[in-house]
Amino acid sequence: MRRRRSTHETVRIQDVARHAGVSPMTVSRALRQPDKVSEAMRRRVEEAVSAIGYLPNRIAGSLSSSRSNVVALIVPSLRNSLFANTVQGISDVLHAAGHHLMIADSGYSLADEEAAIAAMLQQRVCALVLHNTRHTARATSLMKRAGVPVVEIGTLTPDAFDINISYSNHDAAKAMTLHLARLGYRRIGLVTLPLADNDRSIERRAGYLSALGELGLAPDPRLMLELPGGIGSGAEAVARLAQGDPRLDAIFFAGDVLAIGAVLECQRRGWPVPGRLAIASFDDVDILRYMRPAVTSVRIPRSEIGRRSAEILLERVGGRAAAPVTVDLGFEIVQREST
Amino acid sequence: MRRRRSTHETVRIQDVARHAGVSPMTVSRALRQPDKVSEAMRRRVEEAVSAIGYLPNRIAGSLSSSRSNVVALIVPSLRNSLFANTVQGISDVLHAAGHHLMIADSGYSLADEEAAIAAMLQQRVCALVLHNTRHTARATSLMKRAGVPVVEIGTLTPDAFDINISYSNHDAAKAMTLHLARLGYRRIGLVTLPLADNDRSIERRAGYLSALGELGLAPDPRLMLELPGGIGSGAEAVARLAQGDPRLDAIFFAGDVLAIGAVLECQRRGWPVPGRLAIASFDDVDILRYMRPAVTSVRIPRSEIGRRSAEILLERVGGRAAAPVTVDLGFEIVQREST
DNA sequence: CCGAGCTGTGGTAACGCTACCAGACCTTTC
DNA sequence: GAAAGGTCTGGTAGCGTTACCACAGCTCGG
Repeated sequence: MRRRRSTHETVRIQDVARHAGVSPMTVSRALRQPDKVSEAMRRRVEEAVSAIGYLPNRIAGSLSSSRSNVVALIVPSLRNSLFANTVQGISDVLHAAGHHLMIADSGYSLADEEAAIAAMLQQRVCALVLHNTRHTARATSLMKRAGVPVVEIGTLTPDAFDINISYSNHDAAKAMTLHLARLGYRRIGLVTLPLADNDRSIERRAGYLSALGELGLAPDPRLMLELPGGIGSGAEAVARLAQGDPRLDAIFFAGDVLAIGAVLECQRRGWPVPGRLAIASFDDVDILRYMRPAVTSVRIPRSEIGRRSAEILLERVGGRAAAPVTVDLGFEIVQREST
Repeated sequence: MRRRRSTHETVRIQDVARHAGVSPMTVSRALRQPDKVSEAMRRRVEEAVSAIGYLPNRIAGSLSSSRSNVVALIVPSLRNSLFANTVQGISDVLHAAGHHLMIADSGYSLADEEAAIAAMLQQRVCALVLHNTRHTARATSLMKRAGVPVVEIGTLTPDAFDINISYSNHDAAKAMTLHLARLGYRRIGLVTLPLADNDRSIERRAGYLSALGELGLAPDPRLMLELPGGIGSGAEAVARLAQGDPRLDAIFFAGDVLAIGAVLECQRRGWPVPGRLAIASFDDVDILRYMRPAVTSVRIPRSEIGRRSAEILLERVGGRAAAPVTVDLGFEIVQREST
């Protein structure tokens, strides 16, 4: 039977074979395992390939070999530039190994994450990288059944599904809170992103509370705020927290670019930072170092997380050991002028 | 012949068919064209699917139907958050249509872009989105032969390959330069990202020069700088340009976050902005609006570019008209305190 | 100088799905 | 009441590649 849906006639491996006067099998080998064919053959095939402009069909290859060279990455949002470093790290390593990256976002929703996981598994990706560590039951079951390696990178968790490469959001937030206390601040506010479906935010708040407990300070709801990301939110947080408790002496912004907005808001109000209010941030984005005052922050090895994830995945896909792995890449408190 | 490479036995459409007591063809139809089967059949198949946990294999589907639901996107860098909005825009629209996104970066190199294009075409993506408008000869030939729709989104160009959805970098840079002149500035510096392999930077400089010509101002090499992106570069630019020409009264930063660094550097030096030096930026990132002084900028419809690209691609993939298309989504000068 | 052990090549049968056609069954029409 | 048409289902033959085996030709040791 003949069927032709496209007007473009594709060049198949069969065509290369005919042109070179060999079998398709030999062409396939010459391209994928050059050391398995004679030198002369390799050259002959290469010439035929470029003569007729052959581009191997990886769809067919994947189907036949049951091996894919595509890794799926699912992040809460593509807009967030924090993930950008991780994405670049993953991409760099994958690219060097001849693999590719398929990206989807879950929009900070577990239901959407489940849908994305299902979609990616339908594409038969060879591995999954997830930013979340919480998943719906069906998502977990899907992944289990698919049997592909899964890396979770958003935070360290004791209940990792398979491979877990990250840092502890809990410990990082706790460390920063303790750091602020050590500097003498006592009324420390906390601003997080929305907690719903977001294990990182939840962990960070837990870390903050744990630090307060250790310090013998009572948590105060008036000092804790949950706001969507964005610079505007940072400004808003300053207003609301300061009004809620006039003795407020520091705010720890545990997410996104909130702290930037806060510093700018203080400038606008003429409040000296840290004289009137100390400000600390999470995720050491470039600009914090350049601001005036330069902003204290927790530095997360975003890029390294991406690179290591890809490396470990590639090992797994390559058929190496299949034991669960946890890698703690740590964090670092960067003390600057704002605290 | 039996072959089993994975230890995970996959569930095939055949299994669903057996379980539901129908033919594989009917299962296939029930899943993809529910209106082509009876209501009772649809339900029966759905039950079988969830009973045995069937996840369609899109690899096999694509091979069989010669149709892919994956779109490739190639950007210069994944790190740059400017692209993030575009990526999100594309992703949103594709997702709603059941398509997926494969992403690669060219590292600002035409050679790498060519390699990425080849790799994506091997994956038999159904369409290509490129940020560049310049390509190697082989890249162009590859795309021509592949016959898939291609959208270029980096800038408007008269030599678009196929579909071109963007804004004019030339006109935007020219407009901002004229705007600065209209405000009274006469010694206007220009800072761009490296010009090599970067058509956007080249266009922006051309636009700047064109504006100077129209104004009867002579271009001065001491006023033009080419720097890598980053906040640090912005600070460096202030130092170098001011030293090169003490009469410098404005700088147009035609790329990235350079302007932010410049404003912060002026704060550090105690230079009033715009009193001592006016500063204008390209790409209206959130923070510019919140800075003190708020920074004048060119606003580019990044997200809209992504959305429209995806929409037009989907139309094409769906089999609609195949005429080259150009869409100018324009830009906007946002005047603020810094100029 | 013959069989064992390489190396290099080719033939065949999948991989899991869908396009296409055929045909069973039911409704409509004159 | 039979032909014409519609709706629904199934069988067959690929899609373009690769895994597996077979085997030809050659080298080498006893």
